[in-house]
Order: sequence, then C-alpha cells, then structure tokens
Amino acid sequence: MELTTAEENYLKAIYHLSEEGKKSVSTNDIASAIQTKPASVSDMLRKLGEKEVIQYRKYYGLQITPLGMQLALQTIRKHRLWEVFLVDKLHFAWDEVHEVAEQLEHIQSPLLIERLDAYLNYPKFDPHGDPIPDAFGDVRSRPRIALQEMAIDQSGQIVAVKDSSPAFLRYLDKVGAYIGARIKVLDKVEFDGSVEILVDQKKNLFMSKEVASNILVLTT
Amino acid sequence: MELTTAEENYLKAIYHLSEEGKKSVSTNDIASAIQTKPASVSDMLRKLGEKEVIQYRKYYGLQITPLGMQLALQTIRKHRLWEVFLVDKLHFAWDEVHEVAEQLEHIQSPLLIERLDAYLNYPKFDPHGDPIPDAFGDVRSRPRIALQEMAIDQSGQIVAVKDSSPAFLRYLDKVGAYIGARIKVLDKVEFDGSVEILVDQKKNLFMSKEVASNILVLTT
DNA sequence: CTTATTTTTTAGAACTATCTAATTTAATTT
DNA sequence: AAATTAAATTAGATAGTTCTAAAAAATAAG
Repeated sequence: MELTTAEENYLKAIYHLSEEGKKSVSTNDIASAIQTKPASVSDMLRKLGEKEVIQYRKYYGLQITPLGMQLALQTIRKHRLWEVFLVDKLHFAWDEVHEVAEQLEHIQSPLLIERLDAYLNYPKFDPHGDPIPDAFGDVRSRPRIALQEMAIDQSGQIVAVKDSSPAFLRYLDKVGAYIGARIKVLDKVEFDGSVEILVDQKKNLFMSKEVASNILVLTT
Repeated sequence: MELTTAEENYLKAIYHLSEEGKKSVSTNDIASAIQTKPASVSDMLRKLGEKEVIQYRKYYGLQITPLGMQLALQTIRKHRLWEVFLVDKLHFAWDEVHEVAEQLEHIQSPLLIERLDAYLNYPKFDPHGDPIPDAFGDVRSRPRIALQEMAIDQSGQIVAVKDSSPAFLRYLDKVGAYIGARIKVLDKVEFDGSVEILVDQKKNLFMSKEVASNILVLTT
C-alpha cells in the first residue's frame, strides 16, 4: 500500500494533532495545520478512509488506524533523520532545516533510510529534541516538562521546543538557549509568569511566560 | 521560472539525447527514453516551448534554448552530486544509485546543493565517471575514447561507461572493471572485435566488442 | 425546542499529467 | 507525382489535487 506525497502530509498532520492531546481532530484543525481549505480536507479524509489509514465517519470524526500510525511514524522517522543529517553533516542552522526535510521525507527508498540512519550513528533525537522512531515505529520519548512549569532552583537540560517556527528558533539561538543547554531556574515572577534562568552555569537570561512555556526541559 | 518534476525530467532527457550527437531529437526518441507515449511527449513539448526552455516547431523539431540548457545542467548537477553522496558516504553500490538520485535531484533548495557540494569536497565526476557541472553550469569533461577503439599496448584509466544499466554495472563489478581501474590493451581479435586487457597490472580480462565499446577510457 | 451559528461535506470547476484512439503532416516508395 | 508508410499531433477520457460556492449536519443560543 502506497501513499502519495499529499496523503503522507495529511496523515502526518493528523498524527501530530492527535499527539497534542486533542480528544478528536477536526477538519478545521487539519485545514489550518496544513494550510488548505476544509473542503480539501474532507475530500482527503474520504480517501484516507478508503485506504484504511484512518477510520472515518463523516460529520463525526476520525481515528488513526494501527496501519496509519505505522505509516505516519515512518514519515516522521524520515523527516527527523534528514534533519539530523542537515544539521550534523551539512551544518544547517536548526531553523533552516524544516522546509528541506519536508521535501526529503517523501523520497521512497528503504535502503536509503537504513543507510542514512547508520551513517548518522542511529540518532535517537532530532535537532529540535524530538524523538526519532526506529524502523519498527517505536519511539522512546524522555519525560519532560515546560520550562515555565519548573520550580525555583530546579535544574535540567533543554531537550525540545514546542513551537519550532524559524522566528522562535532564531530567537533561542541568539540568546544561547540551544537544545542540550543545561539550565537552572533562578527566579520566577508570579505577576507575569516570566522566569530567570542560568544557562550553562554562566549566562543569566530572562524569559517571558510565552517563551518559557515553549521550551521543554528534561529535569535532573 | 519554475519547472515541475515532470518538466525537469523531460528537459533532462532532451538534453541527454542532444548530447548523444543526434542532429535532432525526435518525439519517439524522447518517448522511449522517458518510458512514456509519443502523445504525452507532444503535449509536454508544447508546454516546454511556452516556458521557452526549448524552441519548438511542431512536426519539425526542437532545440534547447540557453535557458533550458542552464536548467537541464542544474538538474544533472544535482543528480550527480547525490550519486557521489550515496556511493561515497552511504556506501551504495554504483548500480544502486540511479533510482534514488532520480528522486533526490528534484529537491528544491539551492542552499542544500551548495552545502552538499562542499561536504563532498567539490567532486568533478560522479561514480560513473560523468562530469558534474558547476554552479554556473560549466562542465569540464576529460577527453576519452571507447576501450574498443584503443590500440594494442595502449594504457589508460576507466573513467566512465556509456550504458549504465544495473545489469551492465553489476557485470563490470564482478569482473573488476571499476571506474578508476588502470588498464592496458594486451590484444585485439580482428575477427569478432573482442579485446584482452590487463587490469591493475595483475588481472587478465577478455571482453566482447559489445562490452568494450561501452567502456570509456582516459588514455595515458 | 426552534432558530441561529458553526462545522463539515458535496458539487462543480481548474490544473497537471497521462493514456488510447483518431487525425494530420511528413517522409518513402513505386 | 500519387500512394503508402511512418511519425507526430490533437481529441477526448481518466486520475490526482485543490479551490469557491452551496448545501447539509451538528452544535449553541434564546
């Protein structure tokens, strides 16, 4: 069973929206995630239902099937492996990789992905800290919380971001809050929810609530 | 001006057919090169004409424009750089790369190709010995002749193959006639056009006229 | 429990790419 | 030069993807 590029993109979006804790994924959600119109989404849902990668009842909702889950994870695996390649080997900045990885993830060649994985030394996380599913679709994700939810004096390591828009990523790069940075919460301002942190034991940094809630930390 | 994947493939095929010394490229030639029907070719030629990458007069013939040449060379550049990557870095066999490179060549990202080129150390030739155009479309090809046309006792280095079908490439691998191998013509049989060569100063090899005429040698 | 609003789906059109079948043009042959 | 053959093109159909506009269903409000 093969999916077209468009189908893969829809399925991936559905998977991501499902993961975000939403009880059910709406047509409008998908439309805005994928930058298209609800009418196009309805059409595609019908097709994805026929291909049995989702279970679909119109006007009611949808659910990914185990088959769909498997396929979505394979696409995500490819996307994230390519991101590692672009950053580690071709020295792309982590805010430049998404677009290109969106294209590369649709290349069809199991051998290519197998070899790429080996070449990159079987990475478990992509440059944004998101876990890379293995060839069977298994994901080992680390437990992590938003920086905003940490207590004063708590320490940890930045492992991922929720918002990975280029603007946000560039901001983080500028202030030195990269993936892997070790941080400690020095102070929290109740009034506006902002936090003050110490980065790599040397740099003090103030962050708004908006920023802090988009940074995920593996606490130690 | 942007070309679709299909348009890029047609243009590339036209370029290759033009290079093969043909005075003019026929609709049927293109159809069989690209594994499609002449009707589809006619349709596409009209479109490529409108986009001014070829000059097209129906029932008469076509010619690539300077713009078309530029675009074709960029696609070929991308294809060959990816082939180098697959062989040098991911350890693909040289007969496994074509299909995958056919997909990878359509990825749109000037930055990606620039970085890939640097990462591979600005290679001038692909794994089949074909020259890689530079970012401006310039090609430096080495003068070379078919093994079949070499004289007895003449030496050289295998630099390319004319036929790059997997079957032929596998055969060459098996007998040890890889790109880069240094060879010397020991004998030629007038009767059937077959040749006997010495490979890397140690291995004797008999080759039919058919095989020898598909191997290109840089003579020394 | 109707009415209004929002969400979702269908209908119909446009665009890309491809095919088969039929037609037109060009080239060959006698 | 007319007739035959070969090559190339057009016509019409199909399949995939997307859009706008209209209709249908579900949800919210009075």
